[in-house]
Amino acid sequence: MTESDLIYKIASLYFEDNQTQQEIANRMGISRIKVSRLLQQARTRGIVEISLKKPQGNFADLEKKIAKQWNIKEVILTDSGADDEKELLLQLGKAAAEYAGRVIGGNETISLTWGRTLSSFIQNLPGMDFPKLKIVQMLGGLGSPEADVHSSDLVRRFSDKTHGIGRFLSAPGIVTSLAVKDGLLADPHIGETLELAGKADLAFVGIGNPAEDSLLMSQGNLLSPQTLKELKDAGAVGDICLRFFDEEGTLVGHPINDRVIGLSAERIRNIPRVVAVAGGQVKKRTIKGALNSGLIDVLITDYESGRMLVKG
Amino acid sequence: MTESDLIYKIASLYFEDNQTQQEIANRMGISRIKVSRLLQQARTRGIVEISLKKPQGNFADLEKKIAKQWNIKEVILTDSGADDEKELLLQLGKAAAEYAGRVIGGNETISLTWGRTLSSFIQNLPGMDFPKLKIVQMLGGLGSPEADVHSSDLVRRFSDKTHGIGRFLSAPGIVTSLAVKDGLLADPHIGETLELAGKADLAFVGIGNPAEDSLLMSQGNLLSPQTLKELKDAGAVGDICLRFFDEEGTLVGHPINDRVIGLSAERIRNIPRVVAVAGGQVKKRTIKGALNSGLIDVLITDYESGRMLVKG
DNA sequence: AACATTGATGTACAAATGAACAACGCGAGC
DNA sequence: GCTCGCGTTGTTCATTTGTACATCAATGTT
Repeated sequence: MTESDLIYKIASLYFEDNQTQQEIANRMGISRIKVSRLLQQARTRGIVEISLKKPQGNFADLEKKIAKQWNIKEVILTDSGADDEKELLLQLGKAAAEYAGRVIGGNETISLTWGRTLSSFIQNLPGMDFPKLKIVQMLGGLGSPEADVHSSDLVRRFSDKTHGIGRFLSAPGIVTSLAVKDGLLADPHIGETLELAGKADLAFVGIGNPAEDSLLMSQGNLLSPQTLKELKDAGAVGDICLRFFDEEGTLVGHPINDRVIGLSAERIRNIPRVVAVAGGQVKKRTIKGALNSGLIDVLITDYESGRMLVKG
Repeated sequence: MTESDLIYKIASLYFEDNQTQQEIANRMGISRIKVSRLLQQARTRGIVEISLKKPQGNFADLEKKIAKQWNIKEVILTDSGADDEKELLLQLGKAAAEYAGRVIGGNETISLTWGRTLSSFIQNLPGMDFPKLKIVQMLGGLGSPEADVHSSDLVRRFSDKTHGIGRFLSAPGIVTSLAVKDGLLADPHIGETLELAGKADLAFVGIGNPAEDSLLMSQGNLLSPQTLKELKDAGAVGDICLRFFDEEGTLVGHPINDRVIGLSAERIRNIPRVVAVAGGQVKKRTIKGALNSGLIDVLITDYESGRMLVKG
């Protein structure tokens, strides 16, 4: 009986008969630690092989590859084949909602930004009954308050669905000057809400992109064309919570930073689980920048976008 | 993402990336215990499959089957294809020697019976240096003391090879009457040695069979043809340490039991690891009886004998 | 409607496992 | 012949894992 035979014997008892290493050791008359070491050898020698059967239409491998490459917690890719924007938004929203169902336990504090994707997310959120859940607006209001992409609207709908407590940021997202901003931050309500948002366990954020046709530009000139151009000239490819970054993920220095009422990039990074939901319409470079920025921990996007990320 | 997808993802992180369940739990935002349970599901659902690659010419499966069927610790089968008796003895001896090399640590007490198979075993025993090893004769001498199958000779050779301490039983294996036996057992030397033999950690024993051409009959009429016939009539198919059993493993009641100087069946059973080495010439029923008797913990035999055991 | 039952979940605990460490024997090389 | 390093072994300890138990919600039953 060669050593391989012994290893096989032990591997068989361990993996097929589910005996413990100690039991095998007693049976075979060797020490428990030796069994442990022989089992390790069984793997390195290829005597034992563990294979996984991937479920049909599953992107786990690509997801893992992206997650590894950017060292984030997880990537979730939605089914490709969403032809129109609407379908895509629906898929992303559902995926994000499902994810939320998985990670929300009931005692968390959750921060939200704004946008169409998050709106779809909340639309698809299953009903819950978590009275202790806190939902916090991490970015001031943008555009008309009636719009259902408005940050405060999202917070309200989220807390309605979950029966949680909503905390609103009664301030515009972009103000006209640093002085105004400082004034608003001095307001206890606003200051405390932002404080709370920064201490969230979880945040759902969209990824914006600085383009003429973006939501940011359409909703009543939140951003002047001039500012947009400056940002783009500075390399900005996207934003999270109105914190703009370039393709390398470096934050873009621009005076607008002083006019945004919302969580700072640093405090966003401190949130243990920042989930970015974005895809399709957002350019490849936008997502890449977001990944590079280190702002996000989980990325939910569509398969096509995922493919592009690792391709080039 | 279905539940299967999540399970696959987790299984992939666990088995391919060797992450701990806790790490996966943190990453995926679920509890550790849930990861554990999903991994169990991965097995039952067949998402993870563990397969063993059996080394060439390996009887592990049959060995395990026999070991299970008779609930003993281990079975070791030697290569078949031993045409002549000599070759078979050599193979059995080597296998037993290899086994001894595996289980002997150096501080054990080892008991021995006698026979050609054990002689071959000791012949093939690798040299060791275990000064604390104790080798004890568990059965009185049978046949001429010069013969190399004589129990005391085996003990001497074993202790020579291992540099251990030999304990000899200075008495014949079979005496003429119970009175003589009692007299001998009263001898402190003999009594203590048997005592020690019974406390052994390990015993190597042959399996005898009651036949006219057996060693037992050839060595100067140890057993009278009359006694042999009586034993066979009582159903005896074999013996270990001159304790005869029938095919069902039940010990045969016969006056000879009172004339044997050797460890009792009960005390043999108490030895945690009794290794029986026998094959080929011994009949199928003999080995079966030995297995049924509960006297042995490990069986070393040839492949053919092994096959016969499970066949019918 | 009250109640039992099932299934899912987390907690606390015990068992099982792996890793670091030290002791030892062995052989190569000086 | 001696020493140095390599590999092997067992011990101890911390980590990892599975199990038993309690809780709770959801569902069906009387």
